Order: sequence, then structure tokens, then C-alpha cells
Amino acid sequence: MLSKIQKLVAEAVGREISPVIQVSAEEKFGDYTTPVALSLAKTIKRPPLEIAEEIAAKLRAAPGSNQFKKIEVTAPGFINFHLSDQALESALAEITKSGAKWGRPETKTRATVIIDYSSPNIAKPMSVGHLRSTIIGAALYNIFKFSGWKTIGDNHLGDWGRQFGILIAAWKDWQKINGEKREVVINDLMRLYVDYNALMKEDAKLEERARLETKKLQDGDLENTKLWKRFYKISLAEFQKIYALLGIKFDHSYGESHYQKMLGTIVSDAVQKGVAVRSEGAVIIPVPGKAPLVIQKSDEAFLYGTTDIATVKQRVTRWKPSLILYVIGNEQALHLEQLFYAVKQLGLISKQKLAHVKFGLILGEDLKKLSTRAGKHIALDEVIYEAIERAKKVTSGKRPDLSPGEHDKIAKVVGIAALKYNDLSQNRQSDIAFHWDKMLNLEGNSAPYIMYTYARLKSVLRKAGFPRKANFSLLNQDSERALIKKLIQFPDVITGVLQTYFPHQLADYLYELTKLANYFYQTEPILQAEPAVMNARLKLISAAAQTIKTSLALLGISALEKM
RNA sequence: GCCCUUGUAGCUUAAUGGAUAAAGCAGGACUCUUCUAAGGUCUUGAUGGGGGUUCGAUUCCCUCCGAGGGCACCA
Repeated sequence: MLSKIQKLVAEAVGREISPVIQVSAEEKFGDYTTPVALSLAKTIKRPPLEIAEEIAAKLRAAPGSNQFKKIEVTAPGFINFHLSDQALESALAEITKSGAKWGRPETKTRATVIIDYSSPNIAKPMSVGHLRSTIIGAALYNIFKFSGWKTIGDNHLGDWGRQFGILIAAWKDWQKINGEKREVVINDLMRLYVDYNALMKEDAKLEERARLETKKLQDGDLENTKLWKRFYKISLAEFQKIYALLGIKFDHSYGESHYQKMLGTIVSDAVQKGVAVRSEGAVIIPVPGKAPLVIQKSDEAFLYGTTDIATVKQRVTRWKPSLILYVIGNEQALHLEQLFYAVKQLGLISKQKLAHVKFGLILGEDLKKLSTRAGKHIALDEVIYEAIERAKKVTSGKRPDLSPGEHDKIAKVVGIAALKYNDLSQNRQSDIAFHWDKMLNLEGNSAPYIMYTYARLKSVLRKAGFPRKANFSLLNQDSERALIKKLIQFPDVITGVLQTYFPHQLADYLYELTKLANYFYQTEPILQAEPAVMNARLKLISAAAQTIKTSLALLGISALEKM
């Protein structure tokens, strides 16, 4: 709808502009509004009201204006569009017809996007910090895919590098003392890693050993490779458990190790092209105004910057994307700036857009970073189980007609949904202080609220049977109109997220839609209404339920039919 | 010192430069002889300070104050 109006306005203005169109803040200003006359006033040097009236007159005469019952000008020069009853009715008909496809942007694309998300480090358990990348990335993945993009999700596992040197060194020490008596689990690896890190700070010799083990691994040493594979397997199995719980999937999980064979060439090519230079024994790519990107250490080992360049190279040649999204924390902003600059200089990308979808950290309640190294750590699986437990407490008090098995299932879905929604409903760029109660909120603006609304609507639909043909002109209550108008906005919201990479815009919309659906449910009887009205209302709540379901699915949340 | 992010109600958050700053939680008052009260209605309460640009600033610029993160051989 926004783009339709934008086109109309641009034609009426008769200039090469893309005027700002927005949903009106208040009913008295119509359904959509544009301040285009206000912004034109300066360049044309005429009073904005006069310009607005002139544009409005042209708009009223334009062929596309039959969708509006009124096009009005209000001071100081806004042009407001009031949708006609007929426009609402035909829109609802279209929404009903589109079903699960409702929301797809009108402009089609066949472009490819690669989304790099989750990307945990092997040998460390996943912490709450990884939740954000995983959930935000998955939501963006769903939204792009839904919108017709060829979408590739790649979990860029941190499965190479110095952390393994540290772990291998620590492991060898541990083994000397303890032998191999029992099975190694992920927590053992973490403890080894944390302890060694602490010791390393005081003993430079340990640090040197870790460096040597890293180098040996990179040079293909047999023993270290074997250990690496072993640690890799342990970690991956652990990650899979969490991904299964969260319902997250990837198209690929090429870790950093996958690119190791390319690294030598990357560096020599960079040097040959004159993009990289030697400095203090290392090979660097200078970045204007920033620290340089080191691509080879003075001991000739490679770094994650080198791997990241190789990754871009492979992704571009293999998948020919027009967009690559890096869903990575704000703390990596500098590294990604360096990387984006480097691949451009190297000619690996030209028209392709690379974007850092940054997000704030999850901080401790003391507002300090939760780092594995510092031993401060909140395990992700622990948070997930707690979420389910809390949901269970709420669930068990309701619906005595459902079996304990159903309650368990509901609690699992609701708990995880609440966790995801809490993250996705906030602007990703701000830091989050970790509070159990906030994180696992089950009331108010939360996933359970939305899911509950959906379940109620579905319950009515089940009781009514399949709605037959309906006359939408019978939907003339305020609560009905408001709901239809909100439904119409859905594709515009999706389009917005594709541009901003802010999933919370969708969450926000979903919440507003849900509130309107609830209000309607509360104020107008559906099954008790006279048959013709009932049919129209059934169609309406069917459209609302579908849109809620689609939105939840895009956020990675499954809607329950009963709860 | 430089760079990134950030400061909105008691708390947690929303608002592509637009109209009277929007919600949730917490507090107060109502509401199940209609379809799920995990609901609905009403109510108290906010843009860190100071400048500037603009018809219009929570949004952009400057400055001060506060918070988190990062600044080549970790990832």
C-alpha cells in the first residue's frame, strides 16, 4: 500500500522524487499521510498548504484515487489519505484469498542473500550471547525466504585458531596427570580452556606453548588434528541439541577450518596485488583511518581475518549473492569494517553489498560483559530449560481438560517462544542486561500473549466450521475496520524489515495486530451474531489468525492451535 | 586519545526528521449467565544537561555528563 501511494504522489508531484508516505498516527489524519508538500515548500518557495492543495487536487483526479474516500489536506501541509470502504473490503478479500502467502512484498526478487548467523565457537559451550545471533539471524532468514529471496544460511563455526592451541595444550597437560579414564564432555573442555587462560596470564611459557600447538595444528600435525576432530565432534553434538530445542536449521555449517587450504593463496594474492604489505614481520592490509587487518602473523600462522576473506571469496564465487548479512555482535564492528574494506580492495566484491547486522551484548546484571574467559558464563541450555520450567508453572494452572502430555508440549513451545520473542521484540542494537524475569516474561507484550490470542481465534473457527462466502460490507464496526486496516499494513512491514534488518519492527506490528484482534474478540460476538454477520466476522478472524501465524513463523515461533 | 553502540515513565522497551512521544511490567479502579480472564476497559507517570540546523528534532550537528564494547599478530 505504501508503494502504491508513493507512486500516486510522485506522479501527482511530477518530479523525480520518492516521497515519504507513512501510516497516520491518528484516525483524524486518515490512514496514510505524506508530508511531501512540506518538504517541497523550501525548494519551490511557496506556502506548503498551497502546494498540498494543488497536489491533493491532482491526486483526487488521478485514476488510482478511487481507493480513497477522502484525500484531505491538514495544516501545516500534510496530505491525508482515507481508505474507502470498498478498498477495505477488496483488501480483505485479497488477504483471505492469499492465505499463508499474505504479506509477501509485491515487488518480486530472485536475488540471493547469504546470512551468516549463530557461529558459535567450538570447544566452548553456547552461552546466552549466542542466542541473539542465532535468533535474529534465523528470523531474517525466514523473512528473506518468505519474500522470495534465494536464501542461504551459513553457520560459520569458530572451529579453528588459537583457541584450539590453548585447548590442545591444556588437554595434553591434563592427560599427563589424569590419563583417559572417562568420557570427555563439553564442560570439561570449557574448564580446561578457562583454567589454562587464567594460568597463561601469569606464565608466558604457557602462552608460547599454546601458540606452538596452534601452529602445529595449522601445519597439519597428526596428533593435533586428531584432537581437533575429537573436540569438534563433542561440541557439535552439544550445539545440535540446542538447535533442535530452538528449532533452528542451517543450510550449511562451513566452519573456519573449511577455508584453511585457501589461506596461503589469499595472502600471496593480496601481496601480489599490492593490497597487503609486510610490517613488523606480519602481513597486513592497511585500512585508512583504522587499525590494519592482519592476515598473517610473524610466525606465519593465519588469523580469522584471513579466513573471513577466504569465506567471502568462496561465497561470492559459489552462490553469487547480491547481499551478505553478518549477524554478529557490535563488538566486532571494527573487524568487519576492516574485512569489508579488504575484500573490496582485493576485488573480491564489486556490486555485492555486505552488511554487519550488529547487535548489543547481553550483559550481566552488573552491566559487565559475560565472558567465558573471565569464567562468567550463563549457559544457553540452562536458560532454555528454565524458560520451559517457568512456562510449565503457568500452563499447569490452566486448561484442566488437557492431558499432562499436552501441557508439557505447550510449556516447551511457550517457554522457547517467550525467550525468542523477548529478544526479537527489541531493537537489536542496544545492550541487554540479563534478568531472568525479563528474559522469560510470559505476560503483556510477550509471545504467550500473542499465541493465546491465536489459540482463541482458532477455537472459534473450529467451532464454526469452515466460513462460507461472506459479505464484507457488513464489517462496519470500528474494531472491525481497525483490524482490517492493520492487516493491510502487513506487506509494508515485511518490506521494511528487508531494508533495515530490524526484526523487532515485525514483532511490534504483530503485537499491535494482536491487540486489535483481542479487542475485536472482546467487543463483538462472533458465533452469536446473525448468520451473515457471523460469516463475515469468521472470515475476518481467519485472516487475522493467519497473519498472526505467519508473523510468528517468520520470527521462528510456532503458533499452537490450543493452549 | 580514536572508533562503534547506547541514555525516553519507578523498571523493561517503541517511535524511515512529522501532527497531542506509544506500550508492557509494577501501582490504583472496574470486567467472566459470548465464543479460552494467559483476556478486555479506565487510571497515575518520561525524551540526561546545554547550544545549533529546520516550518517541524526522541531522531541530524556541536558540546558536556553517564553506560557498554573495541582499537594489528585471540576469535
